[in-house]
Amino acid sequence: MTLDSETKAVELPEDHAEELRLWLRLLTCTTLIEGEIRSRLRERFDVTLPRFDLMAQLDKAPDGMTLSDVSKRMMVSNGNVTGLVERLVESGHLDRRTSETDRRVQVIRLTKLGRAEFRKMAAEHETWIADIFGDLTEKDVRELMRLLAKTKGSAQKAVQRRQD
Amino acid sequence: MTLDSETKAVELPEDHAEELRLWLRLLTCTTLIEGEIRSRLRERFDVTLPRFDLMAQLDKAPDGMTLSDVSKRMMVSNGNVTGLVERLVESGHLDRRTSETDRRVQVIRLTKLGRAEFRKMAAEHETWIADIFGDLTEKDVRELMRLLAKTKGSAQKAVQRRQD
DNA sequence: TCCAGATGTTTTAAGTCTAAAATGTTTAGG
DNA sequence: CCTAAACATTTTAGACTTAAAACATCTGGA
Repeated sequence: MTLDSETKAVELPEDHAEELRLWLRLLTCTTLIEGEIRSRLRERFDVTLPRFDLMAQLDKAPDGMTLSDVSKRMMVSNGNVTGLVERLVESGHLDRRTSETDRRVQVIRLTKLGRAEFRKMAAEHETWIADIFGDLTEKDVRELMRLLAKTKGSAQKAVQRRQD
Repeated sequence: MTLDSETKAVELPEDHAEELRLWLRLLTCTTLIEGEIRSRLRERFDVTLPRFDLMAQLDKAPDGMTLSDVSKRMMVSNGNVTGLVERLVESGHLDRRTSETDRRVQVIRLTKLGRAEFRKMAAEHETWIADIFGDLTEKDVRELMRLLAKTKGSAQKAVQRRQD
């Protein structure tokens, strides 16, 4: 028996259990790894994950970034960045100054201390990641990269659709 | 030129850039999707993601769960669960009682109201997930499930190794 | 029986996070 | 030039989160 077009048009209670399971597994993986990285950063360097992430963004931008840039890159709210930056300026890891061409804009960058400390943490961090993903073959990694790229694209389109 | 065993024993600065990129992509995907779900839950049902997640755990356990169980399943700290449960009991979605056989233990379960509201949210939630993962073929989903299972196993072993 | 350790939960202190409102600054159109 | 809209950031209020300490209860030997 086949479905005619009218039947198709009705919103059938389709089964999306597989996608749901996929989402839960994706979330579990990320939570597990994120927790492990968080633990190791705390244990080894007494630093929090958000601070490490912020410093990682700045390490890639020698000329500094605006708070908005950081906010977009890290996918967190503006207000969140304000507080995070404040604490890292306080501890001497970041330098913050008002842009000379636009007084609304704050430009932040790593201080010498901040960069030195980040580089040390980043080197070790990379070995942790290698350890955590150690069972995956090169092919697994390539395949995951491809499928996650596709997932990201699909999710971005869904976000876009909702915002219209 | 080949490396002799002594050279191999030294910790060569191996390149794990691919694994690092994989981790960042995994994190981006999860953050993106999590943010979208969070937005929709707030917009549509005025509920937070942690509350929804907690209710999802309880929906699967008609006889209730202990706080420890919930904490392990959700992979969050004990103290976190205490506060989350408190607010959901307050709003009438959860029922909390001390175990009759072990007075240390708190057993929580969904109230009638909690279950009804959760079921409504869950039905819609499933369609959001289907939308978000909409570009993936059945094969993509299967393949991602397989690779993420492998990733989870690899990460769990790394966690285990560190805790020894 | 007693009590030392194990287990389950709560509390505490500090940090992270969001959405929304408020503040300050720039830009473009009239 | 003026001013409304756009933009960048900060502030606010409340929720979530963790690690560690404190508290309560249970359990298994001596």
